Amino acid sequence: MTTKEKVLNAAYRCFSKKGYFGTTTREIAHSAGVSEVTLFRLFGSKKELFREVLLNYSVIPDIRSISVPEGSGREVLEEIGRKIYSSLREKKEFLKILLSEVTGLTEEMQEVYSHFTQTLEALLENVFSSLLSLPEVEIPLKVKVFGSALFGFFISEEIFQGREPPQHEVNAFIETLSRFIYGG
Amino acid sequence: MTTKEKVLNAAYRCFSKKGYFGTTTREIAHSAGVSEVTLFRLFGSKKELFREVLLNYSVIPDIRSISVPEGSGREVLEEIGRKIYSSLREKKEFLKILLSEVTGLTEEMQEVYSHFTQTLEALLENVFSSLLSLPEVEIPLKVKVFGSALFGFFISEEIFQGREPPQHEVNAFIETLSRFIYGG
DNA sequence: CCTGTATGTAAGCGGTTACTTACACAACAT
DNA sequence: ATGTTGTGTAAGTAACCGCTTACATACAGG
Repeated sequence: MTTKEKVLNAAYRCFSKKGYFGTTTREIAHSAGVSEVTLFRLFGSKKELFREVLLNYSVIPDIRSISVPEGSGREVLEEIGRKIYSSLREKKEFLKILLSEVTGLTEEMQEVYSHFTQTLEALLENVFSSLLSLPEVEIPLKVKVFGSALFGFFISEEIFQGREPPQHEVNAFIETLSRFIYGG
Repeated sequence: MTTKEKVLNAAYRCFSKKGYFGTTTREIAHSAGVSEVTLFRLFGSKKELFREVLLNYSVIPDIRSISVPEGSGREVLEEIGRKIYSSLREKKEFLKILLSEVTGLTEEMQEVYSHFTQTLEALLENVFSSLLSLPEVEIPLKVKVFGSALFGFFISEEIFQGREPPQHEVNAFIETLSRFIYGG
């Protein structure tokens, strides 16, 4: 691991534990095992380091790379749901950082939020339109219900309550949700 | 409005715009039109002021005071959904503060999060059990799906994307969600 | 008129923060 | 051997933060 990667990783952990203003550059440097001077030589400023952390650990590529499995039926929907949820969990620290910056609302952050929402909805639209033979006018609503429920469940359980529900509990939620939306 | 209320209100606005660490006591005092000394005389410390803001502007009492209307059927579910959503919107700044503090996770905040989740789920459990004659084992899952979808939709639209969807859009979402869960 | 209560102004204190400068050292490539 | 590159240490800067002290002022009640 290069020095730059060490610092990025330490910053990722610190920002997710204390937020941007709550984290000091001393802290990051010490946590990375490098000197503070090195940090500034590599990244120029705290803000720039923060930007690079967001780029490096974003959940967006993970969601974008989710492939829609062949087949039709509720199982496909459930599988996508599980994949999305496990992506969110894998990048939980990134999402914590995102949530911790909802105050402030710089255009830069606003763009990250929109990008995230759009990526998630694009994936789901893809799934639903390849899956259902229904009046298409319903698809956007199904997308919103499915995406919102998944996202809301994740935030409520994993972030607000700080627990990681066992797999069968997550699966039960996703199965129920899929059944409601897909029917059957 | 008493001086204390002026300070509380200013602090509420500042914290929701910049988060706890991003807000300075000078800023709050100036925004309230009082001197910084007065702020410290009234609240003792920044942390104590923050606590009082959370108590004073919490959305929890709003949710707790939502009454379950008489009648049965999907309309009741929709009505509850609309009431919850409008409570969330009315206390959007409070929820922003909550989200901005997910990093850190002091026991104090943890308790607020749990309390919020529990209050919401208690209300919904009340609604579902008075509404449906279904196998009760399904109720907790319905509660989670309904609550998560509502909450996720709110965060995604109002907080992440910073928009206030027009009433008919919110209603359409809630109507669809209720139909999926209640059937019919 | 006096006294208590609430607020303001001015000044500052000790600590912290992001960031910089100057210099030394080690590894490595030419 | 020499120069380049990457890192460390030491020291410090200017600004800012939460919070305090000391003192003045305004006003209401008895």
